[in-house]
Amino acid sequence: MAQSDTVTRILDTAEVLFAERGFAETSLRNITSKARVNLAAVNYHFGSKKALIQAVFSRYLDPFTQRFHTALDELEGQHAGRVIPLETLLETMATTVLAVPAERNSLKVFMRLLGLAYSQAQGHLRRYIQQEYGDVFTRFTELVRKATPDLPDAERFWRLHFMLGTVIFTLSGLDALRDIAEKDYHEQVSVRDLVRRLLPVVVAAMNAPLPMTLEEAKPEEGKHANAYAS
Amino acid sequence: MAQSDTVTRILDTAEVLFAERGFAETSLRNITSKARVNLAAVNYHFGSKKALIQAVFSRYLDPFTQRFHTALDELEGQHAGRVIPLETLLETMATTVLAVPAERNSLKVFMRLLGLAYSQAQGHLRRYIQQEYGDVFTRFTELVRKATPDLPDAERFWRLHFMLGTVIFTLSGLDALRDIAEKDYHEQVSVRDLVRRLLPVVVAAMNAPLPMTLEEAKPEEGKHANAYAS
DNA sequence: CTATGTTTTAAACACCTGTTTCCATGGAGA
DNA sequence: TCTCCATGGAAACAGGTGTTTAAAACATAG
Repeated sequence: MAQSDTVTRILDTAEVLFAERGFAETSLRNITSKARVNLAAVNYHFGSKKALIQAVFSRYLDPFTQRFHTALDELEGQHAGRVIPLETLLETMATTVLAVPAERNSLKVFMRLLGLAYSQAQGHLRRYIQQEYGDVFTRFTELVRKATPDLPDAERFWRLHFMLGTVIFTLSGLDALRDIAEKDYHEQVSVRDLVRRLLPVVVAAMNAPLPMTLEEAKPEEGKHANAYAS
Repeated sequence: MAQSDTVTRILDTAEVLFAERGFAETSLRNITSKARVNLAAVNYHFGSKKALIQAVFSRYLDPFTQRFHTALDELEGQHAGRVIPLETLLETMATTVLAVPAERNSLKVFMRLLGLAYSQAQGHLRRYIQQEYGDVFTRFTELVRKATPDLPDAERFWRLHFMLGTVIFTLSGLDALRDIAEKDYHEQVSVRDLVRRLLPVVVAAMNAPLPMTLEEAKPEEGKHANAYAS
């Protein structure tokens, strides 16, 4: 047992606490006391708090990127050079995302962490992710590019991040939203249910007509007439 | 000068620093030293750091709700009972949102706080906002309901929050996204620019086709069935 | 069993946090 | 002029932070 359960106990506890309260608001003493582990264990096994945060991320992203790569392999094999439809791409991604956390409540945690990584201003975490796991994302966006040939590159970039925001916000704030939804509509929603609802919305958002250019916007409020549609 | 400029200097500085680094990462000493104000001034004028955060929040939200109400008044006057198109509603909201911060970067702060309010697990911040400023939101969603009569209530609820996620994520993580965008596309984007890009996407997302019901989805993916449909 | 390297432990480190205290200041009202 | 009272300011407070130290406990190989 070289990799004693101390390490995994720290990771398990840290990921829950980080997601609940954020990185800065979670102290090492919070983590180690809840994990029933000595305080120094974090610095001994991980080196620093920053490294611990990255380790928590890796534990999610490593399996995810692996699965996602093979899923894309399969997809490319099936379509043999032909363009893969956007909806298929998104569906594959959703399936892969859902496949990783499996039994734990970790999807929420992961999304929360991802959201935190993006809103961290100095962004060392974001850069780490981009640098470490940028390949799958690049591969995916390249496929999306082929699936949406009429979209300018910059526009596609922003729309992909709009949708990233949708997913991260929805899944990371799931409890809060579920609270409101159940109170107002007496409806119980599962994560799978939400993903089912998300898919057509995201597809439609990606295929939305292009925005007015600034020149077009000038002459009063002409309807947004632009010749791109699904 | 009962309300000396000490108060506004603190608010101005706090709002900038909060936006740059987040709330937990910004200390009172950061704020007071940059504002050239005594450390104790924050606790003297606001009572606590938490109260300062709420004050920053109110300074944005109070004028916003006020303007938004009058903007909706105008809109309802113009349309005299007829249904207001969804795009017009969203455009009005966007305009109002952009009108408040004017030159300051307080929009980012506001969005970040809003995101925090939703992602806070226990959600007392969310309830505070909903309780304090829920009226405008209720009024707005009612108008959206009239503008999208074919959408089931629950579906509209979720889609509105999907779009809330898009906006919050994009605008609160603006710096991070701008970083990536400028590096990859050498394109400099302003907030106005982003909103222009957001509008057609949000409209399309709201008008997306309804998702498959679980029965329709079954043939292929009949596992983990969860017995709730729209 | 001894020696070796790894892991755990408690304590201390130096620093930063939000908040409070106590006193000085300065202007308004009587 | 004297009092009053809201503000400004320096210092201290109690407690929390990540990290490091050095000794102890443990496991494993010779």
